[in-house]
Amino acid sequence: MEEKAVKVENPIWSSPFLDCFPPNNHNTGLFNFLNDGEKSSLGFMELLGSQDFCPSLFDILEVPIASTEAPDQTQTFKSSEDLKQPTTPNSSSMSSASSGALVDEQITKAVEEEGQQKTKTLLKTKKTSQKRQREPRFAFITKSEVDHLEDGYRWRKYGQKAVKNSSFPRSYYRCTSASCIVKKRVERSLSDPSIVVTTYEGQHNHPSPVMARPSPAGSVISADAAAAFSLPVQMTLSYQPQFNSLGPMNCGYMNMNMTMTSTIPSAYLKERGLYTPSSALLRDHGLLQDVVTSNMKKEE
DNA sequence: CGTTTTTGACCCGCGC
DNA sequence: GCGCGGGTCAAAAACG
Repeated sequence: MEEKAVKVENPIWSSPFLDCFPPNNHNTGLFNFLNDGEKSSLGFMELLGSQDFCPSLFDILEVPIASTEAPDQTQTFKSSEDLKQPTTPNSSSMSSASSGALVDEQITKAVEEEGQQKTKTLLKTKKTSQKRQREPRFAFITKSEVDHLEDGYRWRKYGQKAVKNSSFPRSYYRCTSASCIVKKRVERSLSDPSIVVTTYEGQHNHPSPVMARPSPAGSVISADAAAAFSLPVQMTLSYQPQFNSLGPMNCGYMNMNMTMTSTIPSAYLKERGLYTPSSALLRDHGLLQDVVTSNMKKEE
């Protein structure tokens, strides 16, 4: 594989596109939040597969898109105004060319386009939904120079296809763990090639190989990492975490080239059981930076 | 030598 | 039935 420096600019973890849009939201790139795991058999974190011993930064960062199998899971739709909350207000390494409203506009545009495509697909699949059972899928939009982002799991590429009307191919990956059927698709946005759209399908049935190494602080690192990404609290309070299953990206961390600055209130982390005095120590000692940079080194 | 990537072939569903 | 597009398979190549 070609080795190149990993540089992820302005990660937009708060901006997944919807795998399907309900007919009444005008496809304006609205987020749906699975904030009620009781109504569906699979709650948000179950679908994503978080795990008690190792909450991932995605516990906080990721937002699910509606499952193609269960669009009814959509509980809440945020207005586009909500999308305009700054995702990384303190990030000093944010892409200078595309920050603030511009990024929001790009995201919304990408979400719109993706959503419209998905809607078409959904309409088709609804007709024949009885035939093919699909795993719940989640998509994440990331502004990144690299296609395949490190998420803590090991993936094996099993296919690549040219995307219609796009000069960028779509790559298909499978989790390398035996008996794990999780797949992911990686493609670049039509509207903005600098945006990578990663779609996860299925649930991991094993812990992350990356974070599995014994480390008393391991479960804190990713929590702190999440805090470090300066998430708007609004984006993080709308669902109930369920640390009881495995998932696509739990225990993972991303190789982001960004400033580690936390704006997550410690009270919130406490509430989620993520904040411990040691986490504060970790932050103070820059351990997170070590984790991230070590991973980045691996990629270099 | 085991693992991963590449890539053309193949399968399937859908629209015409 | 045919063509198209999405997704997967699998053999060969590349890699560590």
